[in-house]
Amino acid sequence: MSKLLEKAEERLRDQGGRMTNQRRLLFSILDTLGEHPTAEELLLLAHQQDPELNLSTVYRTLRWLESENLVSSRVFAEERRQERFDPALPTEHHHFMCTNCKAVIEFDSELFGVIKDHFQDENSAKVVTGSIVLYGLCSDCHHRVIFKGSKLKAD
Amino acid sequence: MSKLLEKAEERLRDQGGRMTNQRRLLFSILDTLGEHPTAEELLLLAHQQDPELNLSTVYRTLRWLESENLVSSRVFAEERRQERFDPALPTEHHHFMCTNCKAVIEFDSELFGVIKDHFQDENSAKVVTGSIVLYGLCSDCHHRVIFKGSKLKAD
DNA sequence: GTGTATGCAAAGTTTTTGCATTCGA
DNA sequence: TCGAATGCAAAAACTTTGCATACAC
Repeated sequence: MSKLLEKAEERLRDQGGRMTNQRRLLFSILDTLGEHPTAEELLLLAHQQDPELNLSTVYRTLRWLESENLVSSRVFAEERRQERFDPALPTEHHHFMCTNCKAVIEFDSELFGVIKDHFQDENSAKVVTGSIVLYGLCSDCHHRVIFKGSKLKAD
Repeated sequence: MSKLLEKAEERLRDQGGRMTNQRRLLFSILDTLGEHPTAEELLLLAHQQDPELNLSTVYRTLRWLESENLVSSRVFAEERRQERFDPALPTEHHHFMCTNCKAVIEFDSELFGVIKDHFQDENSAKVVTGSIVLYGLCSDCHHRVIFKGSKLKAD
């Protein structure tokens, strides 16, 4: 546990950066949160412990983590086009987002490598990275729809 | 050819909408352009023929096309997080973006269906849509790097 | 003590909206 | 004619930045 906090601490030490209370708080939230928060959502969570913490600190911290490859960001197909930050240490993985409740589920795929290789071969290109995004209804929302019968929309 | 222009014309007729010069121009650019322009890029192209055309008209037209499922939008991992609009009629397809020259290449994958099914089964979820995005160097940029020997960055 | 990080406010970017005017059917 | 679409300007939504202050080392 506390992988990100530890890693970040180490990186800070190496670069002569400083471990502030704000950073420690943000790191630990990201560490234990099994989600993909927007900057705003992260601020909200942080405010439970430090109501003074500022949005720009959140962004600066996230950008630093990004530059250290400890966090990555992506924009899902949501109404609000905010970046969502993924604290999973950079192992290759993919995402499913429930279009109803916005939950994000991560998953792995052995076939992804095959797809990359295939594209490379066909296009004599060099694929470096990439990922899959799926949209649909998560288990909960899907079953809620079924039980409600003919309703088109889960709630 | 002119698939999008025709389709859009039909939809407009059905809804009592109007085929203006601005719309005709934008439709035909999207129709023949084999790319994924941002709203701004589309405006620039349109300005070659109608310098009066306004950015809000571009957005309004793109949003209408989106609502008609004649265009879709996505945000790639670029410095500027602008939406890019994909005029491909809604057949399932995927994207590769060259991180050097920003070219977008579309591709199909038979394995994608397998991945979706697999995710559905494992999570008892309902997958509705989704896609793959790959990043790397396109053929041209890749080979330019090779020929330049040890240089890390293609230009 | 010194220089890094923070908070705040202002600015930057991208997209949307209100409204008077224009224009297609 | 008359209602839908446009242009313009202003606002909204999201993110970044400058600067004075605070604080970690």
